[in-house]
Amino acid sequence: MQEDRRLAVLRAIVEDYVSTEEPVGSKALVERHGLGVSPATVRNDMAVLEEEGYITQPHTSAGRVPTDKGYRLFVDRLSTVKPLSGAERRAISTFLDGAVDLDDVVGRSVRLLSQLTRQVAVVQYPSLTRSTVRHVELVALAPDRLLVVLILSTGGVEQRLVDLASPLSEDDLADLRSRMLRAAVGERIADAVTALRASVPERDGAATAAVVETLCEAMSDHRSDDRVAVGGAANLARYGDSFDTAVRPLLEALEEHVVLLRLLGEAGSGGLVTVRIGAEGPYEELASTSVVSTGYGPEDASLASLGIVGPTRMDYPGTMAAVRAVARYVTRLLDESAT
Amino acid sequence: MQEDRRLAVLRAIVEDYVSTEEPVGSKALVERHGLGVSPATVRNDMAVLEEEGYITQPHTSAGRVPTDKGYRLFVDRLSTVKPLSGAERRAISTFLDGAVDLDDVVGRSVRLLSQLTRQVAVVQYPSLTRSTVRHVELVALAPDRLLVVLILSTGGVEQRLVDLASPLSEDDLADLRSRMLRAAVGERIADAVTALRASVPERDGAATAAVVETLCEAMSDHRSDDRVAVGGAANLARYGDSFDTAVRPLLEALEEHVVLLRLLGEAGSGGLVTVRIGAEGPYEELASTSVVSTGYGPEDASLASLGIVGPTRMDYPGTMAAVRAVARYVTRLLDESAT
DNA sequence: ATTGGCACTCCGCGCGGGTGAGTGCCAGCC
DNA sequence: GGCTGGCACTCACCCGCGCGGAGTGCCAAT
Repeated sequence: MQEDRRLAVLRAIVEDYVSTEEPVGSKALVERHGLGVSPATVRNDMAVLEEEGYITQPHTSAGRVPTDKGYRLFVDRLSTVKPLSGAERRAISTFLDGAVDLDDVVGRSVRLLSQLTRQVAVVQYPSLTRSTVRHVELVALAPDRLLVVLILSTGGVEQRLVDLASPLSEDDLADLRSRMLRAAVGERIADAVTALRASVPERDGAATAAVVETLCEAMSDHRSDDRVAVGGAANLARYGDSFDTAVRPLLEALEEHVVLLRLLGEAGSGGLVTVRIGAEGPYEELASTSVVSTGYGPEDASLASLGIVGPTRMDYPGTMAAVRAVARYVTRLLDESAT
Repeated sequence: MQEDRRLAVLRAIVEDYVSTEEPVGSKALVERHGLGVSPATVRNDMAVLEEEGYITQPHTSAGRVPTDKGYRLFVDRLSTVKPLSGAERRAISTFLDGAVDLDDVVGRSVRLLSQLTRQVAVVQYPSLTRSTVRHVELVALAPDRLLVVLILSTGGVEQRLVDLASPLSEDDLADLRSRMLRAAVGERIADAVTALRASVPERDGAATAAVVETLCEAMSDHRSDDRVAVGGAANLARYGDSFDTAVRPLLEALEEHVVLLRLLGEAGSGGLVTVRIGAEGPYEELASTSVVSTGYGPEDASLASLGIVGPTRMDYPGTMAAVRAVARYVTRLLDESAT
């Protein structure tokens, strides 16, 4: 079946090109991979593959290079999952197990991911929709000045200053505090917001309303936390060629966290790893970079994304395996710490 | 006086080389700067300057380029302070005034600084030795599990989980809380630590000791907060040449925050801006980069450093002015918010 | 359908001469 | 003594050239 062999040829081209970084020719191809045919046959296949848009030659009569479309086919149908080595698995657990809080988990993940893949890693902080309110505290700094502290089950803390129009007495304060605790503690953020708003009777003064409002605001802020962590920018140095077309725009993108979030995109949940190749992404300037990402976080809702950004010419199977493994491990960590 | 003219020539060489990025020759020098002498005279001066080690020629019979020593002399004796433009001043205030908390101030500063100087900016988070304890809260999550929350005057929050060997009763807890509040609130961190330790009578159980110890730990952690923020890495793209010798090691350094802290070094306080040129710095790999930094923070103690990292070939007067201006403004901001 | 053979096409590289910017030095001048 | 104009010299850079080689496309043979 020539169709099968053509695909084998494409796979071989992708693999060779990724490892050698040079256009691959028919002769080298039959030598390095055990396809039992002659170079001439491979040349015919390559002609067809080129006509179909899977490969190109940078100059007439040079070797072939995969196109975005070629990589796409490779990723979708030709790549076999490359299991991580034992050392890599061990690295993941030892590296991540020492994490003490959410910031630390994210920080370690991003470093780990960039080292495993030797690419630029991006990890979105989990949006904490699932986190619950652990405690609310009101501290009177002055009769008309309150510090509102919100502590969440994930360990996150938000705090706000409230200047009151009219002072609150100690009793009022204690009352308000206990009402708020009753309404919010143990609830998810979204529920807590509605419960809190409902718990403030109309007759109460503007002061308590302001406090509640501030608290709700703090919750929403925390929820829409769309921060990202970036790591491994030094890996960009390996790009070598194509500085202006590839490295510069990527460096710029890495500082725009909004751009990064859009790059990570709506990540596939579960074990699904999303691969966006070259021009498939939302930014023209990043036409020669690919994004490998996935969602992570507790099962019932995919909370955040993590992934890597690299040249279209990358080791997709290995990268995908690393991204998936890290996402799984982090998810497990978060699940455990939530208990 | 030929000595004066020689220095004028050096200054002209530095200025020209910084702006054109090309070795500068005698003819171009007399044309662009109004030194009223002939190229031949300048050549003689250049020969002397070269002999003294202030300039070199990259190849025989090419123009001259300043050496590190040349830049040093330029910075120390030849550069005149270049005042910021009105637009730049305005940019600083509008950019920084919107900041809401410490994180935001640092984040904005680093972006502002990188845009003003078009270099990579580094801002160290203030170590909060001067900050005082605003509140301490103990939350019983379970009879034998406590959440300890520490809130500081700067708005920083630290929290720790404590697993108790033996459960604490509600009364014990309330007692402990009030004792701790009395001992710590309003104190500086260093004082609070000693006061807290003193406030725990020997007779108390291991449980309370553990709580106090955790709290003290949290304070120390917060104090030795040696985080840094980095921004403007995209400006590295302008390096163009010398990728491997300059950009790669710098990219690597930018991820090692410890390295960055050492680079910023013990910054001159007050209006003093420290300039470290090329090999003067502590890292060999960064021999072709300079660091312009200064301390910032409330007057009585220079709390943290900020600065920029860039090629030795940079606009020192402009950069130094920008660094100083930002440091001043940030200091003022912090002073105000501390009241 | 596959294969060996063959002519062809460019890329990359090393070579050589011409060009020009810049220097060093020297003799003359103030 | 210091400054200046003149002059020969030196390289880096650029351009064109020829060559070798890897790789291709096509064709005839199996």
